[in-house]
Amino acid sequence: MAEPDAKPGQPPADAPTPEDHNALLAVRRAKLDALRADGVDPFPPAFPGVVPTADVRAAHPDLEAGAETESTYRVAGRLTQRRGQGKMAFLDLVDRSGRIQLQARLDVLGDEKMARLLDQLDLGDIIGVDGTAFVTRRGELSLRVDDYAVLAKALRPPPDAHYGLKDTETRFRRRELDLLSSEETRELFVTRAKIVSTVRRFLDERGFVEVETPVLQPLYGGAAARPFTTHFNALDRDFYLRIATELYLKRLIVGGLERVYELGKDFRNEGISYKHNPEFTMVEWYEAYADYEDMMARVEELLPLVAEAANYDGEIDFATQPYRRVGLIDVIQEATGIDVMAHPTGAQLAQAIKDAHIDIPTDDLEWPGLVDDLFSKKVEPTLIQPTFVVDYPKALSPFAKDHRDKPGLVERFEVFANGMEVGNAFTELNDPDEQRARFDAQVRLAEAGDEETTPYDEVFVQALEHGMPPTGGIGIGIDRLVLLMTGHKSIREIVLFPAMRD
RNA sequence: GCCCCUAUAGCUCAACUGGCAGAGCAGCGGACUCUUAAUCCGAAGGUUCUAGGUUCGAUUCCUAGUGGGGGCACCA
Repeated sequence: MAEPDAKPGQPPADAPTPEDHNALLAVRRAKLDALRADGVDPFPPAFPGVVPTADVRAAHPDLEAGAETESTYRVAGRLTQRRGQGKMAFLDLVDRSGRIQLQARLDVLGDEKMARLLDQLDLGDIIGVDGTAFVTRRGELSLRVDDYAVLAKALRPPPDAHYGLKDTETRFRRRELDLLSSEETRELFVTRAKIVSTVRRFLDERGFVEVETPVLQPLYGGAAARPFTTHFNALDRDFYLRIATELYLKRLIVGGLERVYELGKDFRNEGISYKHNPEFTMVEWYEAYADYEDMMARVEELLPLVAEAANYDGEIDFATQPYRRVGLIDVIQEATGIDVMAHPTGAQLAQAIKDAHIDIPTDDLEWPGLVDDLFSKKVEPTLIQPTFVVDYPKALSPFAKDHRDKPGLVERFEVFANGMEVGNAFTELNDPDEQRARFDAQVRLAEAGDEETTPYDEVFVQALEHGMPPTGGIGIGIDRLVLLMTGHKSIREIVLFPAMRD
């Protein structure tokens, strides 16, 4: 892409670029000037009373070919195709609800308006139309243009009407072009919105309070990840963009809100891949007097609703319940033959992995890392149908409560589908002394060189000292959920403007 | 951070072993009052991502850089 050089936030340098001389742009500029010379405002402020083109179709479901009506409609949208007939032309108008064919006739519009429509307007222009519904001889419901208005002149050509925009770089950098040329892309992001609103409605209907906690935090926490750092000038202090909402939300549970959720962006300063965007959307909710079993029940209730909202039609069965539940230790042993609890140190487990001839690197890894690797490389990809993997080793989970029956484990589950983690939940740790000990353990890991520990958060511990009821909590990655429900593989496809190098 | 692939007209893509860079669509001029990837005639349209190098000659080969894609590493 040869774009003019521009510093961020500043207009391009004023030197002419090759693009300035592009004949295609010059032609559109000339048409813009011609419109103005004719007294036509190419960018009028409004066009009231527009109805979706889908309404026109809905009102005339069964007209026969050649049928005429008296019904008039005001529609607006982008011109996408033109099939000229000299004194009569067909044009396609696309709005959010779909496409409708327009018929422009010299005998209806008269010389001036007909000429303006065909000569001064281009594909990509946005127009408003007052038209009369009829059905062509070939049977297509269309609007005969009685009058029209230029609503916005397009000074750059749209992507090819038939081939569309294929170049992935342009599709992601210039998502507006992807959207305007692809109904499929428009539908995808409408589906994403439906998924989000379904999650919100689900929680709202069950008495959860939607809250907003700080994105800019003096101390980050609630997950294992490197944060983005920024500087707060007024306080002359570095702040972090949140990596999770967990700790603030639990303080609200301490405060007595009992059921809270937050749906918003988290930021993790990590690599970009098909399943990771550095800023991503997460919903976390916390529920007093509940535990991780209750969270599983919530997930089993939510996923079918989301699948329905997204019109999911893939291989995964969200309806059949309960979902499979399997212990982390058990599922690793199933897949690899290794009982990780029987090899309680990093060295022992590394030896067991080598003895079993499993091809994952074991150098420089402590026990928790090895367990995580075994699971994520050997087990996770096999979890296609919805599965709760339950009861994690304590060392991997600084905010989860000790398992009521199984020593060394905590009450935690992650829910998987299509080989991908979708959510992570605990019976929340509410014993302040134990929480303090967990933080201390994290600090020791950090001192040993681990860059992704959770920093000690005394304010959070003191909040727990005021008493947090038994609480179940969960975080669900909205982007992962959208991938799952839409059948896409790459997070870049389902995020409007994915992170790109500048 | 490492490895592989990739960048050609507004869009989608060609170009053999190194020999004048092509097509479809869009755009431009023209014909056409029921087309729908409209059709027909005509004329245009290029810093082949950038900077070097090899060569009589580079879109093609080499080196470096930049963007993008994939993989690994990292990571949920």
